[in-house]
Amino acid sequence: MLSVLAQSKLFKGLDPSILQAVQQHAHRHQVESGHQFVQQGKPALAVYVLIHGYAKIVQVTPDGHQVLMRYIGPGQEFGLVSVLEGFEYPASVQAVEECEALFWQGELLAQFIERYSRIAFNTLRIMAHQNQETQRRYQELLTEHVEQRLAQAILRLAQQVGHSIANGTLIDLPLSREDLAEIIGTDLYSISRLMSHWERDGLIQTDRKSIVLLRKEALERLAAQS
Amino acid sequence: MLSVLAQSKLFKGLDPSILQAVQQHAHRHQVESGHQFVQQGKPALAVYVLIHGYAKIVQVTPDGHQVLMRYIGPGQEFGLVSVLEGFEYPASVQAVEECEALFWQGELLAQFIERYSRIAFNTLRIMAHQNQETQRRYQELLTEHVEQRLAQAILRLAQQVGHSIANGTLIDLPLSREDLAEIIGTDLYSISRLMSHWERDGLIQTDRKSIVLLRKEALERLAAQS
DNA sequence: CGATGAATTGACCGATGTCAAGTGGCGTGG
DNA sequence: CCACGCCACTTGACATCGGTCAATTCATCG
Repeated sequence: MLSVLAQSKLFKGLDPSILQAVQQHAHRHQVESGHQFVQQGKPALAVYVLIHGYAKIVQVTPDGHQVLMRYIGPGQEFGLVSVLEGFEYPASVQAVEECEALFWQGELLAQFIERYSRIAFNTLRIMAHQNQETQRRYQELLTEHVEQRLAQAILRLAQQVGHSIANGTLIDLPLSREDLAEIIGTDLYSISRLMSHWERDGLIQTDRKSIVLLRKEALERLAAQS
Repeated sequence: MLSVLAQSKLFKGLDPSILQAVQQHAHRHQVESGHQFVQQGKPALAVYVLIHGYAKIVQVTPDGHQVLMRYIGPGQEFGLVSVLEGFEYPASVQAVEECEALFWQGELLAQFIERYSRIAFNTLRIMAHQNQETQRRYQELLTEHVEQRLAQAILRLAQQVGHSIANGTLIDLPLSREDLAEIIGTDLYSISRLMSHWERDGLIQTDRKSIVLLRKEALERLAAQS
């Protein structure tokens, strides 16, 4: 568990003794599949680092649309805004399987930041990356069509949470057509059409619990062409 | 000029003596209308605070589309990522009128952050806000139509850079139809249609150099209805 | 083996991007 | 001071992507 922290973006690069100290202040939170760690709109009190399992970060818009921001796995953090006073969680975080996380009060992280500048810069780096990622997706939405966006999304998932297997890359998350629709901002019908098309052409292979990416280059070509 | 810094999001809340020290390390950069402070893709070396004038933050996508992220005015900062090593500027910053800015090497800001935690938290707060803003616009793009998005964009501009005048709010930036199109992600034709419609109905009033918002509530109603 | 929820597929339609032609105003240069 | 040309804007016609609805099939779990 210490080793997960040592690898995490938030706490990596710390002296072992400091890492120890950090870990000693952690609390543990276990959540079963489908349940939430934190809820959008509630005051942001704590920052979390996932130790085990996968979770998804979901926003719902004022008019009721769901937006699936991203999936996170072991070593990844959420709730960073809790270091700042007066913020609310911008999204809910929901376990897609049995999950375990460590968490710290936001104030405590603030103290860490004051004391250990390495943590301050780690935090900044994480936020900067998130910013870039959101902007990239914003641009995609502006300029690319549903087909390209879906291809990109699958490639991104493969890279983030995929495992290499014999004939390709396995993404073993229970991704419904609706989930994919919420990721790229469309409806499940469009997803369905594209997926069965790609499956016929042997680019991918799907069942209810997973996706296998068979011909990566072909998808990349699709994602690229504007 | 010190007072502009004292008001800026990046350096506000500092002891006067520290603010002094910060200012002593600043360099000055003057840029004429239409020219750039920094260029997208170049290594991010310095952070800037605008002292005078207005500038726009623009990204161009891999396939050549322009995206106008936002306008900034006196007291606002850009190039924050330069505190982190190995980043590039994610966007270009272009003056829309004669502009003057102070700037600091990224490494120097990093030292400030280590030494004065107030600056660290200011930086974090700025990044968190930017994130939220980008996500809000992402959602808008997903769920709202061109008409609502344009209404929102104009309201936002009015709030950020508008001046109250007799019959409404004046936005005195040289905003072409194309600029507006790049803000909300559409083409100049759609903008043109909507704008002339609204002008006929007396909601707004435009010429080449400015926009006057006459009936704010009416625009708000348009922006809200989904 | 039935029931329930997910996925598929087809038909339809509307918002919006694209193209083309025309208008108007402003500045420049004669 | 006038005329020309350029550029931003307007307006209409058209094409198309993709969102919506309805009907059907599929698979999974009890």
